[in-house]
Amino acid sequence: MGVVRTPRERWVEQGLRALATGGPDAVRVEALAKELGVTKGGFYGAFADREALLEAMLDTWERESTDDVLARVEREGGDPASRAVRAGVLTFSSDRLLPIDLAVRDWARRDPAVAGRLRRVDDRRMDLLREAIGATCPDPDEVEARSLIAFCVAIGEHFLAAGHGDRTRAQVLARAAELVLGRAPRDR
Amino acid sequence: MGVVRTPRERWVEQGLRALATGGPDAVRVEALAKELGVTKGGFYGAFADREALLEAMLDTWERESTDDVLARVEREGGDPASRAVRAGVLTFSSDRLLPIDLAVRDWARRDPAVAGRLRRVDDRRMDLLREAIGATCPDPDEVEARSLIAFCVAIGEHFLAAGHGDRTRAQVLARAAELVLGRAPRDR
DNA sequence: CCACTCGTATACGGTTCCGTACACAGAGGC
DNA sequence: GCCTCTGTGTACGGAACCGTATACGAGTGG
Repeated sequence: MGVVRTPRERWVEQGLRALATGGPDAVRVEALAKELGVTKGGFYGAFADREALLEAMLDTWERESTDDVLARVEREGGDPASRAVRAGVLTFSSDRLLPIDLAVRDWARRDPAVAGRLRRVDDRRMDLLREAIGATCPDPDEVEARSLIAFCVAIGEHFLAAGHGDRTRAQVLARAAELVLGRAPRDR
Repeated sequence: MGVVRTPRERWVEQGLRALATGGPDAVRVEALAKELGVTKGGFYGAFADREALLEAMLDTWERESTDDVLARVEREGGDPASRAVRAGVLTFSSDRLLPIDLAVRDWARRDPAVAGRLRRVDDRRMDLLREAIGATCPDPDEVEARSLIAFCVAIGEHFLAAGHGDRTRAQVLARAAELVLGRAPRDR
């Protein structure tokens, strides 16, 4: 077979970059081609149409956000709380994954299929949180409530524009983490 | 002067509807005209261009989200906590304002001018939260942290797809509100 | 060295937009 | 009734895209 010059993967990669910075509407075949330094000529050999690219993008996002992250977390081990924090850091402190995640969240509000994928991803993340918080909190209802709060703060923080006077966002977040997760500020 | 047939306001209204359901990219002059049952002929008499419509839309959103809501809240009175809750209900339980708010939040991630407007709006909302939570919590750092958490939950909840097993989202949120705001579940 | 494969460039038809130009019609004011 | 003002319909030029068709060209396997 001939050498693969612009494989599916590169289109997906560039598509995710466009999604992260401009939302789903910014994922345009001709624009991606220009960014990759080629024309759209070869695109339709790798994908049936634009929709197929969006599907493939969501596939890799879903895998990277769940399997890949969880595999790293499990490999590194630790108690439930530090595993959950590690997973959060891996996805929400990633210059790559975070903007994609936020874009997918907004996308999911309009596209039921995307909402279904996001639901699968979020359910696995919530499991981690339940496990972490459940290790120190006996009341299952409170575990669920605290997990929801923690998740909402991790996400909502990026959609909030308010300032905090003299304090930095990071400082306020550190205090918030103490309140939600339990006692001591574990790390970062 | 002649009777106003399709005034600026109607274009703005329809534009906000499009923004709420499809994001800024869905605000298209010709599409709005079709939805209004006219052609775009008269649009460019009321607005210089599409950008001017977007500005006008943000103007009314900002006014409705702050002045209008706060005016109603102040008129109805009550203690700081119930005023904050009332303001939250007025904006985040509104079929009209909520979807626009969420769309603006995602928009703000890409457009600095929109981010500036959102910052002004969110700052005023945070002031309400600080006042409400400060009434029962003495530590200013904790007040700031709890206010941030409350705001993040109010917003983030709508960007979260996870389920809660047997519980409903409303049940978990009720418990979360108790945890964040203090003790008793005040209302709704 | 000759097919054959596979990504590529180029060209084309169709659609959806934006913004402009211009002529038309109907509701006041006089 | 006449004039003007203003929102409207229609038409046009240009741009950005999608998806298809087709020919080129550089590797690869025989």
